[in-house]
Amino acid sequence: MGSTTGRRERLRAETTAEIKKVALELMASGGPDAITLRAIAREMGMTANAIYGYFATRDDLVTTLIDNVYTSLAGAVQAAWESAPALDPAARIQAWAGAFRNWALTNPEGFRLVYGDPVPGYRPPAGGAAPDAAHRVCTGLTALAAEAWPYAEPRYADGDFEWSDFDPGLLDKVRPAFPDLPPAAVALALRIWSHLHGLVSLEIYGHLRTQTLSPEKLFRAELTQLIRSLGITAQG
Amino acid sequence: MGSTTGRRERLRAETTAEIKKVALELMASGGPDAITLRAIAREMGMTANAIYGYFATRDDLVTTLIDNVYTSLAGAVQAAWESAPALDPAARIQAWAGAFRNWALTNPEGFRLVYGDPVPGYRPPAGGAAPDAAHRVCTGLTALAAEAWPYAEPRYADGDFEWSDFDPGLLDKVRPAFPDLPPAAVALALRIWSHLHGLVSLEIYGHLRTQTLSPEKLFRAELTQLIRSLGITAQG
DNA sequence: AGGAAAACTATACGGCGTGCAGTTTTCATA
DNA sequence: TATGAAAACTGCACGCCGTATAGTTTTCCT
Repeated sequence: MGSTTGRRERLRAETTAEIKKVALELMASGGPDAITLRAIAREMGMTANAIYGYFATRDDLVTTLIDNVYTSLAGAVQAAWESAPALDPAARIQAWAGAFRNWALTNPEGFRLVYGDPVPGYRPPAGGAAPDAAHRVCTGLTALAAEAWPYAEPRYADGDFEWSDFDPGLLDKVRPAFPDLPPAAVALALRIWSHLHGLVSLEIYGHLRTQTLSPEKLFRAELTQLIRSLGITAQG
Repeated sequence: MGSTTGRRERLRAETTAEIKKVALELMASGGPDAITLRAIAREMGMTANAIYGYFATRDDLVTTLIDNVYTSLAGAVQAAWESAPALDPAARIQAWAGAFRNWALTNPEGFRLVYGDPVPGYRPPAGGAAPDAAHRVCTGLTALAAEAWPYAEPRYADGDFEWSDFDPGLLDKVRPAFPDLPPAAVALALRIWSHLHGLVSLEIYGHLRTQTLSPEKLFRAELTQLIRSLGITAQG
């Protein structure tokens, strides 16, 4: 009885998963714009309208994809961070940042989906997994900042940041994990993030191509300088 | 005779200008996705196909708009730079960066058009005014870096950058203007740009909203830290 | 005045998201 | 096990889009 009840649900879950899988494949081969309900349905041998049984609207589907992709990014950088030696801030930063750039280069469409203007007219909803993943990313960076803070504090302790300057949802994740960290360190983490994001974003969108022929060298220089600017002297 | 010859050309130029104007208005009110030939034609009381007499394709029109908008951005930051005191690197940087962020906040759709993925399926062409404007932006930043270089050199002179690491078209503009500048300074300028771009891009696309409630404070902190990291001690 | 060229319209095709009505399949219950 | 509701799905339609082709009107040079 319970098994027959579960059958429809199982089929439903499988179909949902297939829709998402096909959508990601379409995105990988044709960019975010290739995510169309009709193309997905064509690929699956269905009618476009059948998808409305699983996602209320195309933007709903895109939101789900963003959530998935963003979560995968957050997992990738977190895994890189964890696999680096714990007491070596420079190595941690390099691992984290390298994983971020590698993920973006491996998955440029995913990067565009998450950080760009993924689909015509799409506007991100308020809640969902994406802000969560963003918080995970930022929390990971805060971990980097926390490990570097003993070195960096004298240089960054100024700046009149207060807890009220940050999103409460982010602080809920950050403050329990790093109780001793001041607001300035969270600001530092955000700024480190923006540095990495800026460079990778320019590279992914091709705006660096008209300037430099070796974005990787630029990225490495950025990391070197970042680590030095944090006052980290140990070798990673 | 010459005047009658010029008449059609004048009308043509006016129509071309109106198409661009209407397109920019549509973009300002409805985002880059609102730039559709049919909407423009509707607004102008024409048929959509009439536009094909002025632009070979929709992407051609978008390219022209990007060129215009990018050029306006380049002009805005350059004007800000020029209006700041010449011997005060900190003030110059603050003026330039502030103008960049202000332009982006005032004209977010333009920012998306220039730095994002402006229109479904659009791929930027190789040449045109956009790379020129990008070079102007980078040259402006190189001017900042050049003014700061006397302070910054000891910290940034390392990094094994060579002239071959950069785009020749960019160097053609940069090297004549700053003959004594080493490649490391150009790399520094690019990195400064990526910092500013990263922060502003996150803010424009709303990815900062899930983290901080005061992006401006973050931006100011970034500038303060940037100026300090360049070794500039004078007050601007 | 006449003819070429330019500007523009009309029509059509295929693609898109999506609403609505109808049909088939699935499954709990009487 | 027959039945009726709910779920899954199809078909059709509408209005949007870019754009190709063909035909029409306007403009200008000779």
